[in-house]
Amino acid sequence: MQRNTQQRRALRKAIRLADRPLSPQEILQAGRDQIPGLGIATVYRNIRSLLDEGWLQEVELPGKPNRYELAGKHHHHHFHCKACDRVYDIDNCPGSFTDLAPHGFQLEAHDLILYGTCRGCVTEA
Amino acid sequence: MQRNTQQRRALRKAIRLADRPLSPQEILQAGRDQIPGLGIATVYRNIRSLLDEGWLQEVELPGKPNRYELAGKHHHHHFHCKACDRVYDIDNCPGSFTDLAPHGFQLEAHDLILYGTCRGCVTEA
DNA sequence: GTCGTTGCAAAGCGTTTGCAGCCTA
DNA sequence: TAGGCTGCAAACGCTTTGCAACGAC
Repeated sequence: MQRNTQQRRALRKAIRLADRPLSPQEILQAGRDQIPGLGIATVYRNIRSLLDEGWLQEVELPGKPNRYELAGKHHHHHFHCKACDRVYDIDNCPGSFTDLAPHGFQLEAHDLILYGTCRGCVTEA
Repeated sequence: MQRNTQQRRALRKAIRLADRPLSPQEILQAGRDQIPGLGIATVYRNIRSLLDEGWLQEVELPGKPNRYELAGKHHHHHFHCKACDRVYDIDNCPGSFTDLAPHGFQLEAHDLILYGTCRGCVTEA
């Protein structure tokens, strides 16, 4: 029996209002705007339960803490800014990569990550 | 001035003989076959120096420990078999993804990972 | 002999877990 | 009131770093 605590409400709101995938630390900071005493453990516990619930989606980046965004989005990929470490959604996907897989290999999924500098950091430089 | 220690020689040999990218722990185990007292810190320190040296290349997999393989290969990507957890090289790259980046974003690099089942695991099933 | 390198142990860092008290239903 | 949930702090697993001893040159 799951309870609708103010912490969970605050975290849901923070993620819903974000325009990009957030890291646990970013979620913590956003949550603390509403609940100053919010603990990091609560963030992690809620991330897990929201994932199990299917409300949240994991964005895995090599060598970086995971990011999380609302589930149910259209198939898309991500842009990782090396300067500010933020992650942005990329709307379209170049398509299928079935012909890339070696002969006899069964392709089930793919992941594409772009690296560079986001607009904000480009103009700052 | 870099020294050619038996540890470094053993690690180089282990990586050179491997037919796939190795994790630090795998490198440690392989190295201990030759030098039983080998420490994990030495493995990490040598991984770093071999990377700086350009002899070693990092293979980053989301949600997995990094792996390392001999550098100098042509630009390529990887196929990760979900069944046996092995990683395979993919020879060709679909090309540039510059048009995918949002307007104003500066694209510098990309990473493409294919997931599925390798030939060996397909025939086994 | 120098000083780069090593092994050990401790420290970081992000994440998870144990626990006593809190608060939602 | 019951028991899921919270904050704190300690525990984790992996990687990095401090340090005294070692060994390549």
